[in-house]
Amino acid sequence: MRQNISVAVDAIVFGYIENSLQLLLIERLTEPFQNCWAIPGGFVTDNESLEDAVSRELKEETNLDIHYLEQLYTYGKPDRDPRGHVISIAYFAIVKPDKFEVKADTDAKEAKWFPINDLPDLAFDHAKIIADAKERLQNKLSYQPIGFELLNDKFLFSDLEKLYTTILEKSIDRRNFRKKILSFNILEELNEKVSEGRGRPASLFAFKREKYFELLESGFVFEIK
Amino acid sequence: MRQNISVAVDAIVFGYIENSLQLLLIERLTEPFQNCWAIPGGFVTDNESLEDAVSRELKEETNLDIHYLEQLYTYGKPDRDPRGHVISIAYFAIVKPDKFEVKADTDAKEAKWFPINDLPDLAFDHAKIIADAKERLQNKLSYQPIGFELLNDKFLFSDLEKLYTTILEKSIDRRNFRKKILSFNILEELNEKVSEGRGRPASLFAFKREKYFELLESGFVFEIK
DNA sequence: ACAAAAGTGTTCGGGTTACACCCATGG
DNA sequence: CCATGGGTGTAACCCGAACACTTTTGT
Repeated sequence: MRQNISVAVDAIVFGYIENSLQLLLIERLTEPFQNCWAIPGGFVTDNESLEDAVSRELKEETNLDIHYLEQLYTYGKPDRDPRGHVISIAYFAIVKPDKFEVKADTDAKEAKWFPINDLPDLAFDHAKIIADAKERLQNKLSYQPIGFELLNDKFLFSDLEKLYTTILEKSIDRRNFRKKILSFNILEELNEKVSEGRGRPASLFAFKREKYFELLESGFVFEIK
Repeated sequence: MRQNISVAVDAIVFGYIENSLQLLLIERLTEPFQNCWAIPGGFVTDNESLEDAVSRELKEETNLDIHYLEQLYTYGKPDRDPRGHVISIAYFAIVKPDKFEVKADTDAKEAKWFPINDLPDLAFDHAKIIADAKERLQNKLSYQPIGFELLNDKFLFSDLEKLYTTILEKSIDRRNFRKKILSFNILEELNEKVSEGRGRPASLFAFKREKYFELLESGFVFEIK
């Protein structure tokens, strides 16, 4: 068996900052698609697991701390890469706002955050991959407490609310939303208030991850319509 | 870039017959795992898309007509295949009962249906892959009209009901289930009755696929709790 | 005192759930 | 006439949706 197929991984890295969903892209230094923006990724090394390959590439290219990672989809059309038959396993990743700085990268490519609704032209089939990832994120918000991964450990209820309205691109009722989320009993209200310039100071909340997993065991279903 | 990684596809093929969920397996003739049962699959050919590879392998090994196919997950642990680093893109497939006969296969391996709850020992990490596929099927039943893909084009309401109870492994209320499904308006009641030995004859139904897609466009959501 | 954001309770309606009897046929 | 599976309606309850005013702070 001698295949002429290469295996790559790519990561769609989401971040949420200043009430805006951002995507991490790198600028390509070499052909093909030189000077084009692309999602970070690279070839898998022999005897390396796919997850390890993603982590390694992200480390090399962006030096970011990833807080959430899951497999998205595998793209394998033979013509998706002009260099030959390259299949790519795409991963869906999230970075917390307080780890946002893109540090010096050893591969010397430029890495930069872009608002999801204002992306540059993209290399390969990356526009399609990003569209798939965005859809996945929107779906996951409804049936998995993944919004908390996009926020810092301590957050305001209004942050969570804005996150949902921003990413789902629709308005929600503040009272019903708060009631629903609080009824799940997966948030802890901290004894800390934050005053954001003007307006009444607000409570900080934290996601009780262990409590969530405990509830999952007993049949709990997270769902926000 | 010279990788020593091979790319394979595997298909988890589900069928539903005699009120039982079945899985198609093939017997391996060669090492590794000689004489073990495994899910059908094989290596991807250069310049062949992943879907084409699945179709080709299924044709070669089982000669079955596939009615539904979607990508499941990609398995890439370096030690999952004793021959070396093989990543496998697993697909989730469904065969209709009236296409059930496993015809003569050109690869001369034996292909056979097994009840999902009575599987033989399996090669590689196939037990895990099958578990993932079963979970996917169970989830999909709730939010996608995929049960109809497992039945013949004409089916009894009781068939559909038994399918749900069998696969979800829980009982459902017959009246509420019927009301719910009929309210979707995606079934056509045919003017044909079937008498199954004893008991009152029952109506045949058909899934109105076009109507379903039409409804989808206008925001319809299929959901069975 | 006014602007800005946080926090909170009630009502209404629709959908889900629970539940039991009659019907049509074959043996 | 009896066994078997098919077919049907209603009432209670719960949850989601709609909706507006008060509180606390900074300026």
